Amino acid sequence: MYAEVIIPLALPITYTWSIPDHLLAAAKVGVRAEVQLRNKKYAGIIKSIHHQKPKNFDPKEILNVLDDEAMVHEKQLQLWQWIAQYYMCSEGEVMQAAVPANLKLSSESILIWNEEYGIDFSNLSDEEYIIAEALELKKELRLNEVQQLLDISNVYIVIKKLIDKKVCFVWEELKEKYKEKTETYILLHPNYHNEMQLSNLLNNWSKAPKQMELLLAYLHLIKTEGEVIQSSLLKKANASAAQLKGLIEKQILIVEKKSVNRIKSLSKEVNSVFHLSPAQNSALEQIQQNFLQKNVCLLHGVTSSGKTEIYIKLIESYINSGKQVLYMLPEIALTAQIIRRLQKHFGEYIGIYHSKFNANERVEIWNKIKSGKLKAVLGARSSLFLPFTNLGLIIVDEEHDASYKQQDPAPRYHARDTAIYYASLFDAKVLLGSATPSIESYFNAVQHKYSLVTLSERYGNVALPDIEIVDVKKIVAEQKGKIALTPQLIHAIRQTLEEKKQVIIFQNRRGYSPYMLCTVCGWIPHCNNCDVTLTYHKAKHLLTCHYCGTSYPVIQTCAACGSHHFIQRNFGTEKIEELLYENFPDAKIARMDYDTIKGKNDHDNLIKQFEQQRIAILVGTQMVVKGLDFEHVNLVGIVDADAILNFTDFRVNERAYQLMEQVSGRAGRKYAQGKVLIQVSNIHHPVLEFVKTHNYYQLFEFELQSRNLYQYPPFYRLIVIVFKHKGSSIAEQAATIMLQGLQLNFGKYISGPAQPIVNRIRNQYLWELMIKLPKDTALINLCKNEIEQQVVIIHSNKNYRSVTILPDVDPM
DNA sequence: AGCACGCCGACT
DNA sequence: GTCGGCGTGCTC
Repeated sequence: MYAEVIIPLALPITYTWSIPDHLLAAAKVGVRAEVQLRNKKYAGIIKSIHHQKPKNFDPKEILNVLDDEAMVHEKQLQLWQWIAQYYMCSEGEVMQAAVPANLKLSSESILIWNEEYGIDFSNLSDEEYIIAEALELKKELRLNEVQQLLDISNVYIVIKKLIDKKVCFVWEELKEKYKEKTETYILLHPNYHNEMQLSNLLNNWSKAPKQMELLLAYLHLIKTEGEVIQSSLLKKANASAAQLKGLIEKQILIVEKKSVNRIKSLSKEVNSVFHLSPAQNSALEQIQQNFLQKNVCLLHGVTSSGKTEIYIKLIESYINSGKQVLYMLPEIALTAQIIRRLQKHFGEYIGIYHSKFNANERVEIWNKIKSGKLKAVLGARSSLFLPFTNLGLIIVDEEHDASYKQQDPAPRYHARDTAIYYASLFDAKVLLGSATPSIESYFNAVQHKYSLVTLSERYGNVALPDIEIVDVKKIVAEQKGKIALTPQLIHAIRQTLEEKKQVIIFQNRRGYSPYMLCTVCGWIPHCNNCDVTLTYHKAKHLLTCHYCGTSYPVIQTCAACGSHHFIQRNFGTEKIEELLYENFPDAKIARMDYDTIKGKNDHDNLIKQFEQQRIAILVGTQMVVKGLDFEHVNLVGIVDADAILNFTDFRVNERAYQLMEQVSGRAGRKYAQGKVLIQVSNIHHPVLEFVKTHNYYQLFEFELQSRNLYQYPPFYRLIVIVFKHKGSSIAEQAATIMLQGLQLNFGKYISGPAQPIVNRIRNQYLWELMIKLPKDTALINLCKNEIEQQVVIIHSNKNYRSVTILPDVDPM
């Protein structure tokens, strides 16, 4: 018998090992198997078991089987396989992302002293001598210990020589990393469970008064809390471990180690019952009706329309019918606020899963989901990989959010699309929720692939905010220069503060000034690596590249003309904060951007302060829009809308609309109609029209029709070839051919070094078509042929990189 | 991912 | 003449 095993490495294919007779019973699909690859051992996962003896090689044997029951079930393996082919990576890479670190083991090399070598070190070099001496002493050395002893980059050569000279040999060790957490409990010895004997003991106590005190503290604790943990007992009694030891030696108390849960669950609150508004109720009914016909439903609900309550009711109904539910949110939106809210309702039925959890905690959630103990999970995109057994519903909240797409390490999956596929394996339902759906989900809804439910009424019937557009061009003419805070905005802020309400000022640029300009010749400092303008940060007094993060000292001398006259251009959040202080010296002002949010609690703290109205004006980048509920914000100012608008790319327009809608959604949520003030010079930009009327669908129709996207759907994964060669006209010809082949009329080209372009494509859904071709017509013909089949095979090595062209396979 | 092999430029 | 950089290829 043979087993195909997935190893958590980026290997292009899966390899096969043979199953020795004594492991035949234990080897099952989904269990972890210890296998040797080259000279390392790995814990891989058995993908399939079959009888066909491989033709071209002689398989090695599986060394061991590590689990009694499957660690991943077949639906997960199916999911991995789908991700691997859809997102063009290996199954090993998917495994890497899917399995908690502590469940995927790889071996550690240990050097073992060869006793027979003796103590003749005369034929060893200095470095070999150091290691041999240490080995003789300690008998065993780990690789990192060798590294420390030698302090050279390549220790393998030394080790290899030591092995050749038979000083030592190597042992590969696989170690289980997950450990149960144990807590030391203190119990009363059975001899004293009887009241009589206990009072006898206490009344006849002679020596060691401190021990008596400790015992009394114990008796008190056991009465009040039911069980006693060693650490809390010692703390409470203010006693030392030695005194406790005394009692244990006298056989009055005993110690017991028990494994405990790392994950503390809040108990369910009794009075968490609430009622839906009529609008929410009808939306819920529509969703349930739609699920009878279509498996995916898009819920478009304006901000503060109460989507979360609908989710809670839905989750409840699925849990009650015995199904599991996954509720996904983008990482950043998993704030304490939402977690608390859900735990209140579901108590220990709901688990949380995201990147801040450590490896052992993840294993515990993993196991609880697998055993079916956990009914619901609230998690970030990686929670898709949890081993659900009976999945009934996946909710993808903030469906449009770009952080559902994993960018950097492979698999570069999109959690929304992957969720739709995963759900289909269980015949489960998917609810996509958003106040600003992505254009592709909207498209799928109007094409009747998904059903659509709209919730356009705010909770409590508060009107949507009033939108005021301020023409910056006019102001510039009046003021003879660009200013960040127009008189209109200042007036509005003053009014809001007088009403004791709060203000959010949005500017999508951090730092003080987005670029410096030489007044003599117009030269602008750029980053040496990235060709991006450098932003001036006043607090740090540095110029920073916002693309790669490199900082430079502030440039005093122009590199082009040698002059020393620079001016700062435009405004970042830091500058706006300063301007606000000047205008409103008495107001409490805070800034929220990448620079002020360093620790992981900073974000939560700032939000809490704003919630409690200890801050009156919050200025920030797009960070201010993510999943927060503020009740007292009545004014939102968008300082520079031009910076997010554009005329050519509808993805940019989509993003601009989303940002403006999300920011303005913060205004006037609960008690009164809010106001949004947008400063812009392109006052006739079409997006503004739709922002004013809050009409998202109209914007999409406008975009889809004016760009003919109904014929050429917006989510084709355009395949792109990027070659290292620099600009050539042949590249453009080839691009044209490819575009014609795909019948696409909206491609555009970018040229430059390959890697940044590949990254850009990945970041933008493979949107534009870019080609850099060597001067080789055969390649162009190759592209042409493959385009006709709509597939271009990936070809990647250090010099040439290409990404494929294939139409987006529908995850359903 | 590792690790070996092989090719080429920089040193005793 | 050798050491070590990294480009390439292989692992059941």
